[in-house]
Amino acid sequence: MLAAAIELFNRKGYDATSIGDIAESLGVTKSAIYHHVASKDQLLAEALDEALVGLEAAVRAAATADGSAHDRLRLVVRRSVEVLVAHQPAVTLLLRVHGNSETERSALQRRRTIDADLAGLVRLAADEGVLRRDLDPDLVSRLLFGMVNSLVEWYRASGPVSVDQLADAISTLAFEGLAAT
Amino acid sequence: MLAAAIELFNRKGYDATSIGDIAESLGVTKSAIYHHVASKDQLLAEALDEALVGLEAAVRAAATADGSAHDRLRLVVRRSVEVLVAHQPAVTLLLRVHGNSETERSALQRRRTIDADLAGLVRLAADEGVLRRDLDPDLVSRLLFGMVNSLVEWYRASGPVSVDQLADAISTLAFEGLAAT
DNA sequence: GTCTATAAAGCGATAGAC
DNA sequence: GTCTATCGCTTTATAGAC
Repeated sequence: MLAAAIELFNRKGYDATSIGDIAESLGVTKSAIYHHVASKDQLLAEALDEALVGLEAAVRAAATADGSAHDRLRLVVRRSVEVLVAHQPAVTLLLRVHGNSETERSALQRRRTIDADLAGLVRLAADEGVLRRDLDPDLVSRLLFGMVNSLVEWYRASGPVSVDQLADAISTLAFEGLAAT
Repeated sequence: MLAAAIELFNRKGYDATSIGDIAESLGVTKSAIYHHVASKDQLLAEALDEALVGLEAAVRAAATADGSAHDRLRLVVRRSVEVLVAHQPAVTLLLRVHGNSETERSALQRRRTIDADLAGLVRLAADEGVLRRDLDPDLVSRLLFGMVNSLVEWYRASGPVSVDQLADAISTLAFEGLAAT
């Protein structure tokens, strides 16, 4: 039921999706839905939590890993791509949330903490001297994870590009650049 | 009135924004809105058209410019950033549209044409041999313009980063990469 | 656990006065 | 060009039967 709700929230938007739509997609009536969840908002909250738990784990794994900040930055990019693909519907929903309710604001707050941790890791890698010095770390963090997050809008796990190939391409583009060597 | 509508559509979402919300933000009643536009959908259509006209012009300028495909690719990245900032509210709305009505599907079709033109330009630059050969041009196009488009979620023209600095940072990151030389 | 029926509220849009 | 008032419809959510 949660999967059906997330799919509809992503396809039509949260507000444009009615409980009746979710019920219809499952072949039941609205009342059957309300037997399992207290409100439409609770369905959103559970979906956002799934995405946040995954992303928080990816950042924590990179923060506690051995190696240089540079290595850990490359690791968190890869782990983020993996979480994004493994929980694509939930993460897509999270990235489209804009603080329109208490549930959404709470999710946004957790997301801001993740973003701050990511920016901190970029700053550490820059301090190691392994990243070019003419780019502001905070700006780099926004662009880098903006690129990663944009995956949700087009990537399909069933398509021709594997998750590994995808993570490799993003790492190559971001760290080595497009220019031929 | 269009500006007020776009601002609310972006902040609360199109479906969560009522004509009453727009009227209230302008200090008038719903009926006053309907004197100027036939429907809520028409407000959306006008906003999406503003964004599409700007982006189409950016792509056309790069397509008809002199120079190598590589130079024209760098130009279209810059022009896209400029349009995105100059028409940020309208472009933000465009990037959040998902084909939920005939108006949205029509806008998505125009956007797909723009994306195809951008991918074609990346392919031309790759054929020139100036881009590395181990990355698929279509994948590069999605990642590159995914990064550019992600600007709408955080960039503020009133902030510390100028449009020129922003376009420079994106070009540097994308073409030369993050790694120190 | 699912159903029918319905309450209570909000929505887009229109009619008609000023 | 803006107002009040209202129509017709959809929405979230609940009550109570099976």
